[in-house]
Amino acid sequence: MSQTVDRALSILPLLAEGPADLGQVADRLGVHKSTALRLLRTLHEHGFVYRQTDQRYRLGARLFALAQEAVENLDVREIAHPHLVRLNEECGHTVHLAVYEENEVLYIDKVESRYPVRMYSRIGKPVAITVAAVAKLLLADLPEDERRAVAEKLDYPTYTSRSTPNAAAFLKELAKVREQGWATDLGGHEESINCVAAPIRGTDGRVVAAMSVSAPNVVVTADELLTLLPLVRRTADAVSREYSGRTPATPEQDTGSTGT
Amino acid sequence: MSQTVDRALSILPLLAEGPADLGQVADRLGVHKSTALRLLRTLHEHGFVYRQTDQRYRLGARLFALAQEAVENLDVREIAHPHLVRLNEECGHTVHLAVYEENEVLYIDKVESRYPVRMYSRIGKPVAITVAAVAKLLLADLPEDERRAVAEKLDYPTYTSRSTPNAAAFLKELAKVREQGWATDLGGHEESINCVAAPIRGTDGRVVAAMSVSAPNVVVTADELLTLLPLVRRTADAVSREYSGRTPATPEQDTGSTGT
DNA sequence: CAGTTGCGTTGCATGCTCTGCAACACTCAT
DNA sequence: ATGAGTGTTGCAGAGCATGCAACGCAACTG
Repeated sequence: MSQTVDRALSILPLLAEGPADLGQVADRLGVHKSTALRLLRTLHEHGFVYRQTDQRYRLGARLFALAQEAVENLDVREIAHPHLVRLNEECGHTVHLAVYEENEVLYIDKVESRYPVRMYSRIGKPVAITVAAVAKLLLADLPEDERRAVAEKLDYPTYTSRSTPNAAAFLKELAKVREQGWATDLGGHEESINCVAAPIRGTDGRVVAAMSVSAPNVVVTADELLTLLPLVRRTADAVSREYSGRTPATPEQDTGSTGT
Repeated sequence: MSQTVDRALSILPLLAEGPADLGQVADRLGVHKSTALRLLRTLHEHGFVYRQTDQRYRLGARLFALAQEAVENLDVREIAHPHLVRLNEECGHTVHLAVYEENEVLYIDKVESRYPVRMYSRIGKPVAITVAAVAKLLLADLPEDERRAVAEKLDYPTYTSRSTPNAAAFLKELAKVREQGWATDLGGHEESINCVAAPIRGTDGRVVAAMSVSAPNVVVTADELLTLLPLVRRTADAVSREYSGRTPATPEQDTGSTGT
């Protein structure tokens, strides 16, 4: 819609592949060197690109700062975080929080047993959308037509023999997940890793996020992990209540409606 | 330099503070709504902003993905090299930079000693992992289970009488290194060569590389070499800061912990 | 229910601002 | 020294962004 901005923004993914000099940037953009220079300068002033000592351009620190701020400003994340920590303390395994956005599912928080807090580096990484338990929950809640559109547009990489093979199988799985209100990934992404997940819902009942517990086979079997399901669901429900109620300082004590 | 791009980029920090609707964005930019709309659309096409269900704009997923890629492409060596050179100029000894990768520790950079007697090492060559100071730092930062797995899998060649004899001794040493934040190798690899090392850490605090100063006994005693420790640590910290994204032009902030 | 207010959206004419060119400055290697 | 390869600057022309005003739409409100 805006040519200049369009070109400027196209520089960033280009630099994400690795440092590049002025000529390379100009070539890949299909513009004159001087044009590329102006764009890079503007990006530089805003800290989005950084000029290293050999004069080549790199992505700048501002990007990290922004990504970090953005992640910290997510309401769900803020509300959910203490719950994730508590869940981690109770079961000891890795706990993830993820949201859906524009055909992607992203981890926005993570608690590992050995790294108590902030592993920002991994947060923000797109999830293996066709197999991850959290992805199933988030996609299963999309409107029917959109869900099908997305499912048909996806690639279905064969991570393992248990990976979702195609759109049909995926849609069937999503229907099941939608029905039962929770999801699993049993070795679909990495052979030895299992995962159970539960949805976090907003006031209108729509799934705004999903949380999961992951553990390798060598620690607990899939069956043992499944015994954690009630705990995961209770935690997710607690987050849902707090998120819907908007009562950050007033923990609600009411109903233990663990649902079906 | 480029007005349009300048305005578009100004939107991002603005959205980092929290979601905003079209009117707010236009106001804060000082432009007409329609102008803000075009800019936001362009940002949206590139995935830098996301439109939530209430039509307000948020920072988008692409930012996270970019930040993620940028982190992975950060070239430690490129950033560290000038620091290594300076360190070498100040102390005169051989300076190494090493990273851990797939059960191996590799030298990825080296600045030769100015003294005639040099130790043998080669960039890209695996380090004597059970004794080298840099290896201790890199392994000490691994997750506990992985650390133990690696330690148990290793061979413990007796290079000298002071070489690490077995996995138990190695793990004990790693614990100590992890605790104190630096490491030494006093004649563990070659009888007459000593070595002090300090870690380089990324934004998340994990050790991404380690650097060391090595010198033979005939030039300086082990005790003399140890007096260089503060200098090595300061240098490593400087690299960590720059690697983490702080601009190198930033006015110096006193670490205060400088002995001599 | 009609009127009203507030929002996002669209087409269009104006002219600002971005563009490509060409010449210059600079470093490095021959 | 001379050349090739960079990054940089000034300039004129026009492409493209801009603001305006009108429209569609939803949510309030009397």
